[in-house]
Amino acid sequence: MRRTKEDAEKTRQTVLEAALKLFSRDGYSLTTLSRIAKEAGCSRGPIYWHFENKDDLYEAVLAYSQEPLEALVAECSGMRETPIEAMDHFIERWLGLLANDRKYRQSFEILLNKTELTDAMSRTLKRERALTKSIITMFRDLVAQAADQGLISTQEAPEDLGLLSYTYLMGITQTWLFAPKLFSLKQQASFFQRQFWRLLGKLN
Amino acid sequence: MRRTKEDAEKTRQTVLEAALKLFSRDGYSLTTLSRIAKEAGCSRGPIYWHFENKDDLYEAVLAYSQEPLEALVAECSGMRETPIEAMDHFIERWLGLLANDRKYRQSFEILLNKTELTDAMSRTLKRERALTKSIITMFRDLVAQAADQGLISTQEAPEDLGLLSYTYLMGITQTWLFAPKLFSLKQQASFFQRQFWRLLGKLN
DNA sequence: GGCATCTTCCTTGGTACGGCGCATAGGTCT
DNA sequence: AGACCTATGCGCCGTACCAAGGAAGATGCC
Repeated sequence: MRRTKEDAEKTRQTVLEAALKLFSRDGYSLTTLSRIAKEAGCSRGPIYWHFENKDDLYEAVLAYSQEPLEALVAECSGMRETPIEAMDHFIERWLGLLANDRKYRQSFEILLNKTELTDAMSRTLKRERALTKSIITMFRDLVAQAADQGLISTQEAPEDLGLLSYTYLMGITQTWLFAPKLFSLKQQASFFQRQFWRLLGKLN
Repeated sequence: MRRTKEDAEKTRQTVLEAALKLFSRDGYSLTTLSRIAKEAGCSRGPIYWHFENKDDLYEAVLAYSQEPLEALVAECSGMRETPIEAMDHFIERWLGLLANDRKYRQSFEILLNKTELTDAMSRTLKRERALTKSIITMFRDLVAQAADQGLISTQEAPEDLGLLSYTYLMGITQTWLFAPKLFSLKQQASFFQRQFWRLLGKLN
């Protein structure tokens, strides 16, 4: 039997990973705590020790799985060379992570396809909407800078273009996760990136 | 008490409408047959008479709520004046229906935010993916025609641009339904339409 | 350092609850 | 009368959550 703090933390992580796997595959409702426990190789007890209840666990899983995305936003908000490069990096990385990073993909999978966004999910909704806003704001600022520096040609407001950038990415993400066989994300990534710049009117 | 065929059909419709309302508001799992019955002003009996089970009812609700979308696709596939006008009409109508037509909005609401797309939903998934493909195909054909007629300027393949058109619309739809207060769809509709043509490289 | 005590972490039944689906019965139109 | 539609009650099942207990690290005291 385990007792050290490290072991406890390890158990917590195991439960988190197991829950992430099952939530993203089977959805919230169908995933029972028994199944999560079984997948994690423990009983239902530890789950209730580490988390308040099923909702709390779900919230923790989502926060955990979104770490890569939050890191990406922080990275690109903290500026690189030019705003163009920052955005380019963001797009490329977003699509790359989606295709290659399991955790990143699962976080979207859960949120887009495996959750019923009811009032009971208000805590989650609030978090996700805040994240959405932060991404849009990031784009808005980068677009504004790019326009100031004469790197893009457009008459539209940076606010609108920030929103547009986000919807553009989410559309690709949503469509691909909904029907992965519809197209190869890896093959089309550069196409989507190219068209993104067409949308923003990047000058060569 | 009702007995005529019309009355029975009316009951069926009432149940369908009630289920649509509750499914789109509370999600699949939280919505019980009792609640649907209550909303429809009848008991659970009629539901089991008209539908096999809960899944069957769900499927029927989705098919029912997507009638406007399917009509739109049929309308625009059957051509209008020019391919540009056809696509323009499609975009405008998609965004317009989303903002103004309750049934149309609810169908997306259910599918995007209120359903856990698990293996159990395979029937629904199949239907929706077929619908997705039909829309992409429609766009592909219209884009190809427009390119042939020299109405748009692009080096990209019609297949890719068809897919892109779809992801573009879905991104807006998904983002708005996820956070309706993020932006006003009615106000931004013309902006999104304008940018769509920028994406496809429409010539003036 | 060694012992007693506390705290942490986990296991295992048990319970209460609520949903689906069906069976049965009863009404009303043709 | 018979087909069609609707109401109601019950059985079965699965799930979240809780309670009591136990085992071993952590901690305080001498």
